[in-house]
Amino acid sequence: MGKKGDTNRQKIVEAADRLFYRRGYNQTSFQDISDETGIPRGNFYYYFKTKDEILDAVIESRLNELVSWLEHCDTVTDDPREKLLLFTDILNNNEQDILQQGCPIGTLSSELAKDSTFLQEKSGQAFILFRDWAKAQFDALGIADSVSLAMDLLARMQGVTVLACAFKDQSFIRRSHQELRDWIVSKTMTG
Amino acid sequence: MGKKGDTNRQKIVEAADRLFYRRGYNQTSFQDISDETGIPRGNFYYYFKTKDEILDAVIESRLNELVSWLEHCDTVTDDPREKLLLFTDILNNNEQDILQQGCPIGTLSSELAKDSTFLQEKSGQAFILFRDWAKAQFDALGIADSVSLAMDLLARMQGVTVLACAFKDQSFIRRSHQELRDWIVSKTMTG
DNA sequence: GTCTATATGTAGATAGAC
DNA sequence: GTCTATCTACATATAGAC
Repeated sequence: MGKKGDTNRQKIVEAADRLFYRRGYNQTSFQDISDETGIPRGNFYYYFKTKDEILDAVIESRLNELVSWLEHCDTVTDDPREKLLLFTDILNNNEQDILQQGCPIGTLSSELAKDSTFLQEKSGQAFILFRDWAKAQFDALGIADSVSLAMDLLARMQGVTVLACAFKDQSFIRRSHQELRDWIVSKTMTG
Repeated sequence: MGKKGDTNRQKIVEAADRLFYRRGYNQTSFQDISDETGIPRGNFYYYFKTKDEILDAVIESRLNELVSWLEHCDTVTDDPREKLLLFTDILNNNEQDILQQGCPIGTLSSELAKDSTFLQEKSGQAFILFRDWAKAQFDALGIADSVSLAMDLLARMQGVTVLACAFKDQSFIRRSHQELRDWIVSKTMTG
């Protein structure tokens, strides 16, 4: 693949990523992506055979970003508890996006649950990455039921985003963020 | 309105209700509703001017059902704690639907967050009804921070449905159901 | 009130010139 | 590799016969 080709492909994926989050997958048309990138619709088919393939590339890209983020967390601190707290900070760091569109992983998964089974499973990989990473932190602290705790943490985060977005309630995000931090501290108390 | 007219209108709303839940609002076509009801597409416009009006009627219908359900709960028991526990039982009573499509309120709200602002707000009325009802139960028990507790309860329920649906994990629903019951009992302990 | 035929727009996808 | 023109299918919506 040449450099220019990669750039155009990248531009399509990046625009699609944003649009799929803001408007949903089904509600985003090729025209929308074309308008955003300036690349004509017909050109998309040089890189992707179908719209699903664009989504596939978007999911792949999100998974890569997620892996990078998790790796980054591992360099910031060695304390597993601190790592878990960093995870909850996602709520604060993405407050506006969450209020307007919800969680990119959760909303995509919910949307795909209604039509595609294969791509829903693939988008769910992001949840699996988060869960296993969180589980690893609980394990590192020698805490029992680490998988359950990891699932509970993910579920709480999801619940907060869904409600915050439905109510457009910023203060609910902030309060919940603090409560999740307290919850993590209480669960990781070793003594 | 004549009887026959009401019946057809009702049939449209009921079919749309089911289809909007199973396939999403945007992914459901007039043809789908026509196939399900046997009523020709063109007839829809006798009752509804636009597709949005059908959605509006569906939301209205869901709100009415919800009010009936809340009123029903109030007749089952006088104990506010028991009422809150009945609320969590929704998870058990709708296990299969939740695993496959998630929460009808939550997924619709998330979907509408991406295109309609007005109808999202309207669909959010269901959350408000649940919240205020739950708040009333905490109030009746003389518990402080009743609004926050009600929001937390709703958020937890949502989080469980999103994760359970993403992972297709039945046991997670059941475990979470029990944990939510324990949480309610602990929060409503008076003494 | 009901239903058919059709208008009108736009979706995803293709063919082929450059 | 890039872009234009176009195809086919299907969406919502309308007009008007019955």
